[in-house]
Amino acid sequence: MSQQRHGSTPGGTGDVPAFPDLPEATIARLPEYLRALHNLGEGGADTISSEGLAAAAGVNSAKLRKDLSHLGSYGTRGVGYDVALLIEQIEYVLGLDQRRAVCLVGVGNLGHALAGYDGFASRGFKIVALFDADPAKVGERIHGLVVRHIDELSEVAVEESIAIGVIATPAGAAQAVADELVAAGVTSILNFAPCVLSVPANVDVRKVDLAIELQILSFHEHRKASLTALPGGRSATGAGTQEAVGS
Amino acid sequence: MSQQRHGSTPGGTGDVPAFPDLPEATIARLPEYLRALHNLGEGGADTISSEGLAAAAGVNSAKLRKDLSHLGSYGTRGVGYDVALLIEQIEYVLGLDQRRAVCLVGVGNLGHALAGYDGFASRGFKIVALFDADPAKVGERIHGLVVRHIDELSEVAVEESIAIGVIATPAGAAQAVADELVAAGVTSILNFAPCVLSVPANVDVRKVDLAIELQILSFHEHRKASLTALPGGRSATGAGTQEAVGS
DNA sequence: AGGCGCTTGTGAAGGCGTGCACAAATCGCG
DNA sequence: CGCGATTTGTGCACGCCTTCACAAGCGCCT
Repeated sequence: MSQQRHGSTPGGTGDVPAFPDLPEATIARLPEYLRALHNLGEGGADTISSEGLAAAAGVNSAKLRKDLSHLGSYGTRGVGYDVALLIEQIEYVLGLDQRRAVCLVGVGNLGHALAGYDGFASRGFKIVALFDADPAKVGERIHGLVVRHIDELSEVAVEESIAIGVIATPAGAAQAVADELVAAGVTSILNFAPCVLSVPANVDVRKVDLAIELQILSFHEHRKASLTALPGGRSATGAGTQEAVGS
Repeated sequence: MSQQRHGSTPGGTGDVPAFPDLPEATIARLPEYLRALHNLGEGGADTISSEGLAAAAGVNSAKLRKDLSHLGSYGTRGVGYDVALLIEQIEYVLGLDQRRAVCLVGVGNLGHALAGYDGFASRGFKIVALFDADPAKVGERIHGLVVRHIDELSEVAVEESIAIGVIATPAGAAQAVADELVAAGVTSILNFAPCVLSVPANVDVRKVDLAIELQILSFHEHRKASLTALPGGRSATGAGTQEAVGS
């Protein structure tokens, strides 16, 4: 209902959208919908129902419909959603229609892998620069990119219009790196270092702590162990229904 | 208030606790508190106020107090929390007092890095086995572990009492690997592959998709760009207050 | 043309999580 | 011994998110 602004967005002549400020929870799920849609599209599907897409994305169908309704009315009742159109819309909302330059700081164990991670490039993100503080690593060539010293960060960031930075340094160096990224004009940071970062209010930080995920799983293991200690005693391997407990 | 079961847990003689089912949001924050506490403890702090610990963990102090109150009353009014006692309590609740064996499937780009990630070992998780389907990788030695073929998974999992598995394979192989992990008795899975997994109800799955995090940041970049297009026009680098926008 | 089945979009209700504000409790000091 | 400063633990209200249930809309078949 209400006013629709249908196919005026991606192919538009550059008008600014003014988002209907999506709920944060919805934003976090859009990439998952997008991935599912790409899979379905490659499978030859032309349209997809909310039920089908929800199953492919691992969520409730009602939740999916409400999420998509926040973007506007891009479905057809009785039919479903046009896969290509929906892909286009979500990519537009997420800002994926424009290539986004990313830099990565910290070419250690994890950073090395991130530099070559296929998932970034396939989703439209291009790592354009690698930095490290260790002189021994500067000059090293990783997946086609030469590691530069971190002192060059500011210069390169401006030159390449880098807005997103990834921190893969030890925790002790992360805050200093974040400060340098901010000073270089970066406004979004993905932090893999296990520490809290202080940044200005206009900078977004998302944190990924691999160890935390394992600790959460550990809790559930502990809980399950304390429960199975009471009733059966045996571990119920290969139980029955299928259910994923996501984030 | 209510009944307290104070220092009866970690040093106890093996009684099963029966958790007061913590809110999921609280569980997800406990590892962060734990990390902050370890930092404070190494800094020589004996006790810490909720205000101080909240700052170190990057959360609101009221939220922290409510979270900790769910574990029981381990603080002293007018003083704060005993750092060592709180560490012990949180580690107990998370089940970190017992070493947890972890296996990792998929020794590609990302898996290679995860195998050597320091953060796992330092938090009490020990990767005891690496698997891959590629015969060319079987036999390779990575950080002191030899890569084994995935067909050996079931045998090794039982032998080493592995309850947690990490999937770092391409998306296409992830579901098959998950099935094999479940069949081998694994009841917690950390999935790095960009796909939805179907598992029995008694198995917990947590998903980490690195590309999704970047896409969420991309949305905020897009939003910020469309906002700054209206008022000032210049990017307000180096604004003022410090604020982190976490997960 | 009309009706029927299917699917979207949404109003409303319920649950969960957050943050405020304050009472209860503890320590230190005079 | 009592008082004030300090800090925890929590009742309460608010807002966000999820879920149900259903009306509105669309296409197809007769």
